[in-house]
Amino acid sequence: MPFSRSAGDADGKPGEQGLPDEFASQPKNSGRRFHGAVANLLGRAIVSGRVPVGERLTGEIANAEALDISRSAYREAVQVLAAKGLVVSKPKDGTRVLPRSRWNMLDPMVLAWAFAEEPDAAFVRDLFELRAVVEPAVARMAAERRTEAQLAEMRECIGLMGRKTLHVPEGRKADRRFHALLIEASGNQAMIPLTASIAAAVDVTTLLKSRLGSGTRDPMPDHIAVFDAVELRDGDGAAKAMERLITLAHEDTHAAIAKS
Amino acid sequence: MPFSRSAGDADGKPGEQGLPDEFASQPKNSGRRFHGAVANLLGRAIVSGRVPVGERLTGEIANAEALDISRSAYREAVQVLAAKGLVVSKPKDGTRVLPRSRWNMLDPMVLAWAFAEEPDAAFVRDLFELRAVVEPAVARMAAERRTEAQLAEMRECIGLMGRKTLHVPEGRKADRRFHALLIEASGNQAMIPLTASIAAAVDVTTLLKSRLGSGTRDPMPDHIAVFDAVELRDGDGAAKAMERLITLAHEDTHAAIAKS
DNA sequence: CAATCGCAATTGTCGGACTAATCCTTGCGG
DNA sequence: CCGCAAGGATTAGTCCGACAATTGCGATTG
Repeated sequence: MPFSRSAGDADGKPGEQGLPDEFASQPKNSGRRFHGAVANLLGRAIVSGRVPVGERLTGEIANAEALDISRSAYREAVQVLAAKGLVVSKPKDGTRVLPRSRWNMLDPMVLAWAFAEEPDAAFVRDLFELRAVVEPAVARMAAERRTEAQLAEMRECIGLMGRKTLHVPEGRKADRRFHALLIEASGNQAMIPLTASIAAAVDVTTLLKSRLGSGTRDPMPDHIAVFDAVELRDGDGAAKAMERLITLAHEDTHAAIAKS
Repeated sequence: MPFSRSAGDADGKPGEQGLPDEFASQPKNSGRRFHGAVANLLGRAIVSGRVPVGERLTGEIANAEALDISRSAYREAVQVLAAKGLVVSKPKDGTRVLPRSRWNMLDPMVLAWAFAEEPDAAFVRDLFELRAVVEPAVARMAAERRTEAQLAEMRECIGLMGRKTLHVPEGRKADRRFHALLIEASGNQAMIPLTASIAAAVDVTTLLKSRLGSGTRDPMPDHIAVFDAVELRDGDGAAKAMERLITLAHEDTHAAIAKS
């Protein structure tokens, strides 16, 4: 058994929109919510590759016993994994880990599991490629369709980022919120599920940059440029500024990864 | 109870990559796989809006009884919905339908549920906006990174589409497969989960066009143009051709929606 | 009137038995 | 010797009935 659910596994509870980063805000889930915790455990084990693709997670009774939960709770956990495309269950064959191409890598929980361990450089690159494609267009739409309320909250985020810096959790949270607001303001319902993946990329960048300390460039000017363009309803300007922002973040992030 | 699971609900079994379209290929699942069927039932009821946002799906025992399944199976179905962001369960409060912004609209099953009933024009527009942003970039990457094997399969799809036309299931399948292959060939793991949403948009287009019959333009020339550019490793050409393809599909689709 | 307490509704968990599907072996017949 | 069919064994899927934990809300009390 590559698992174990002794105390202190720190449920993780992603799903909101935050990724582990601020995983401190656990209300008081002192117990009795096992299938979620177990789903996290198994999810991490699979996404990290500790359980190889094609492997059989076989023996519901035995596994549930090993994790010290009932078979029902174990099954509910597996259903969650199946719903996210990580595994599939068939009678007699057991539940097998599906190939990565079937995984829903944009799901908030899957992303959290992917970044729970050391981030994979190739996947980070893919995520930035996605950002580079999507976010400039999102910024353009946001500039053209944003409401005053959305703009006001964006201003607040920018202010917070400037005052708090990205070295403290509140600053990072404001950063994530700013990018999420742009997606909201784009008014495109199909874009909303991409929020989590963009937040993940944002977090990786700030995390690695603050870990390395110096030698990285300041992302604030570009953020401000995006905001200004959105305020002026300048779609082209917002797209261009966002493009610069992402290019810079991408370069710095990979420089940081290379060094570590 | 707005539900019922008498025979003939036709499980639906999405998840592969196909959307309902060819929902005929049900092997022999004559019974005994309830939680999946019930998840489809509830999912459709929620996504279609028959169960309004904020509503309480309360009373696991009663609901399970009404659906004529055990509480365990019902709970597993609800876990699936929760994993896709449709509902959340809390003791004493019941399981409530979350706001649409929390739904994972890119999940294959959620998409299938969204298109199981009459498609919502606003969401179709959002989907095409997403395609317009993502797919030209995907085509560019595919042109630059494709393998020979991928190219060969693309050629096969194009040939099939030409011979079979989009009026028969095989032709539509080839169409979906072609777009999926482009994503695969892009070599970007983060793009793969977008396959289902693109397939959904593709299906809506072909479905509506074939329903209306005449007055729509032929998408084959643009498909061929994309393929030729990918063959020549011409990134710019592939992106441009894909852009034309999507613009045309978008226009024709909305013309068809407006007429119906 | 406000703060606290307790109740009851509802999900979460348990375990243990039975059902259905399916792979694999074994044996039969050609 | 080979093909095919029957049966066994393995594993997920379902069901049942009970108990535990959580928590919103009303009742009670200062």
